[in-house]
Order: sequence, then C-alpha cells, then structure tokens
Amino acid sequence: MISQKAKYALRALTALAQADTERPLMISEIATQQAIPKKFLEQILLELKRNGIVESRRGKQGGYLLLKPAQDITFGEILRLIDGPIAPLPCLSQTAYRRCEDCDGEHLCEIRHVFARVADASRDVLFSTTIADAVGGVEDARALDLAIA
Amino acid sequence: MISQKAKYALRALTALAQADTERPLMISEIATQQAIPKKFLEQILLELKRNGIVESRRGKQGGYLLLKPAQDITFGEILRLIDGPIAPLPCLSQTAYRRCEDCDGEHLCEIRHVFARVADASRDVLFSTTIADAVGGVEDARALDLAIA
DNA sequence: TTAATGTCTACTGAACAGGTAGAGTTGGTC
DNA sequence: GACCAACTCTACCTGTTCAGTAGACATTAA
Repeated sequence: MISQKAKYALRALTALAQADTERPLMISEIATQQAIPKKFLEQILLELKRNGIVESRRGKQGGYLLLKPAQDITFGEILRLIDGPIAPLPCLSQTAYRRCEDCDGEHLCEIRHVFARVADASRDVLFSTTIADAVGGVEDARALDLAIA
Repeated sequence: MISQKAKYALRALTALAQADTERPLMISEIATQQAIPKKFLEQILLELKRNGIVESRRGKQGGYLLLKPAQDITFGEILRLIDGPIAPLPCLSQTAYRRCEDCDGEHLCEIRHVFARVADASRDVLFSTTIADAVGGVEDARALDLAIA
C-alpha cells in the first residue's frame, strides 16, 4: 500500500497540473478541492518544493506552481520521494540498496529472484506514467461521461 | 517493501519444499538453517498452519510439513496471508476492498487508474510464481556455480 | 502597515513491526 | 506411566512509522 501522504502528494500535483500555469494555487484551495487536511498538505508541498518539483510564492496572492511540466513528473519519482524505496526488498532498491544479512549470495536467494521481477514490473509502470498522463486519462473519461449523459 | 515476517514465511516454505517429504522439519531446524529467530518463526508457522499451507506433528519426532505440493503454493497467496492486501490502494484490493472516501467516482480518480496497472503487473508475477519455481530457479543457479567452479 | 500567504519545528496518539517470555499441551519412548 | 522433546497459545515489550495537529514566525502585495 502507498501511504496516504503519497496519495495526497499525487492529487495535489494533478490539481496543480490542471490549474492555470500563471496564477499560483493556494494551499487552502488545493486542500479544499482535494479534501486534504490543510496543515498536512502544507508539509507535503514543502517537501515537494525542497525536491524541486514545485515552486512557491509567499505573501498575498501567493501559492504553489509546478516547477516542471506535468509530463516530466513521473509517479515513480513522487512515490520514491514521499514513501521511500519502490523495491519490495532492501536488496533490490536502486536508491537505497541494503544487503540482506541473512541470505548467503544474492543470486542464490530464492525470494530475491521473484521479487526482482515484481519490482521491474512496477517500475515499468510507475516511471513511464506522468502526472500529465493521469490528468489526460481522466479528462477522456469525463468527456465520455458527458457524452453519455 | 514486504515485511520481514513475509520474507521469513517464504524462506521457511522453500526450506520445507526442499526437505524430505516424509520426515517433518522441526521449527528449530528451519530457524537455524534460515537464520530466523525461533520464537518468531513459531508464530509464523502457526499462522501458515491455520491457513492450510502446512501441517504439524506434535511430540517427539514432530515438526512441520507442506500440506500442499510446493508447485501449488504461490507467492501471492503467502504474501496476502502475512502482509495483507497486495493492492497499492484500498480501493484496488480484491480481498479487502474499501472505497476511498475522498475521491468522487472511481473511474474519475486520476491516481487509481495508474495504480490499477501497477497492481495488475505485480499480481501477474506473484500469483504465477510458486515455491517450487523459486526452489527450482535457485537449483539451476547453484548447478551453474558448481559447473563454473 | 496589515492581512494574507507560505515556512518551520515540535508534538501527539494510534497502529504496526519485529520480536521475547513463559506457561500449557501432546505424544513417542523407555 | 513418567519424561521430555516437540508444538500451542497468550501476553507482553520496545521502537518506529503514520497521519495528522499546533503554533510561532517570515514574507510580501496591496
């Protein structure tokens, strides 16, 4: 399971991606729109800012903006930022590798082989899908809804 | 990340799969061989027993045996048993579905679409790979090691 | 100058991870 | 029929993480 925090982060980013690229979106706007506790969202956006995903303007008329285009922000990137390693085992992490001290020889570890395939499959999806894809996909669905109704 | 407990469970099962099918393997044998804290392993095996994966014999000469053939025990099954739902979001779980109360309309949820693909990819691997596969795969590797040496 | 914004640090309560401890039960074996 | 090696069960413990909450502070447009 991904954390609530990561889910909030991804939703906040989709909100920013859908917004006007000129006018910053306030924390409170995003919080209300996406039903995220405001003070919690504050911390999340701060973290995204420190990692160069969004930028902020302070003071009146302040708020948040995407720093990169939405099609350059992948799900994997955000997930790794917020939740840490994607890998199902420490010895399979690309960013935080740690040897399992209880298995002798990684290519002899029965478990590792299997989870390596799981990790590859997940990463394939996560790093090839962007915030823009997500927003686009749903706009298609919404249009279809309208057409049917 | 999968829990340490799940990793231990999978290793214990590979140990049982590799052992003689007649003579039960004692908790302490598995614990020593796989470097698992004995009392913790006890609880794990008990849980596997309650769920019909292994059987036990009490008293002297007692121990544990696989209840089903190793090729009928999938990684997904064990993982779900020990760690709970495989899905990255509660609203994608097959066994413990729970609606996200903060998103309106699941097919309009930007996040859900993406993680549905991740979940499918993971389940593909996890439910098509068995304990027997894992043991077999490593025996191949071990044979190769010997051939090289 | 002031009011509306983001920034930062600290705290908290509940749940979960990863075990440990110890009393109890069962069933071969002598 | 006693003994002892095994499994069984319940309880407990310590540390960490999750999901927030609180509140003082800094900045800036109007």
